[in-house]
Amino acid sequence: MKKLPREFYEGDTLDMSKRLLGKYLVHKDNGTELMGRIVEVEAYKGPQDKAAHSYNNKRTERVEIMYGPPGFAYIFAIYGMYYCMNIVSAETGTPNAILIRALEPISDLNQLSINRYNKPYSDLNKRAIINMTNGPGKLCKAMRINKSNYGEDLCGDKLYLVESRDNEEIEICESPRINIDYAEEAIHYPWRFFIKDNPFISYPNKWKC
DNA sequence: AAAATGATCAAG
DNA sequence: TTGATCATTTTA
Repeated sequence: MKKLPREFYEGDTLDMSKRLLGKYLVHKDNGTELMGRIVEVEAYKGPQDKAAHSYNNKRTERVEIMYGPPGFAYIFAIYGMYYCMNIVSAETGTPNAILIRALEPISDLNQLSINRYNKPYSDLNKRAIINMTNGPGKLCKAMRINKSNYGEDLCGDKLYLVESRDNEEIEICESPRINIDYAEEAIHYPWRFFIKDNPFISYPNKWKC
């Protein structure tokens, strides 16, 4: 499995969002390898995008990493108890990032389950399996991604992406983004992308492809 | 439908 | 310093 190079993260953020689908996110954590397949993302294009934390080139300590080169992790805390993981995109100086909204759990399934629910995978019912990583906060919990991963270089050995399976055909759907009611005209931008019919996306019944 | 929960931000 | 907000999840 080939780790994605820096060039993968460069260029147009919407293009990259679609490129991300089907790739594998890997977290080497405590001697275990945690892995999930990316099935849903959202693009945030700072300067022009009222939904983005970096809208209008807003520059705070939290978003600082978005102003650096692409291919780094932007992690933020939300609602007191959850984390969300984004991948910095575009080029240095352009504060764009892509939120990872859902994963298909791949491995180590038992460790993912323990991280998420504190019980073994074999104890999970069908519903718990579906709910394991089908949201941005859920997947961070299962993958043990938190503030300590802020600013991680995805071209390093700790947190990174690997290539999709060869010859894989996926159909990409798009929709407006989730939970950005404050974003005025940006509410309607179709910048959420997901793999058609994948069972692990969030809100599977809300938008048809 | 609504609570839980605390980091982050902008105002003052 | 403080009060409001929030790219969510859970439970009911």
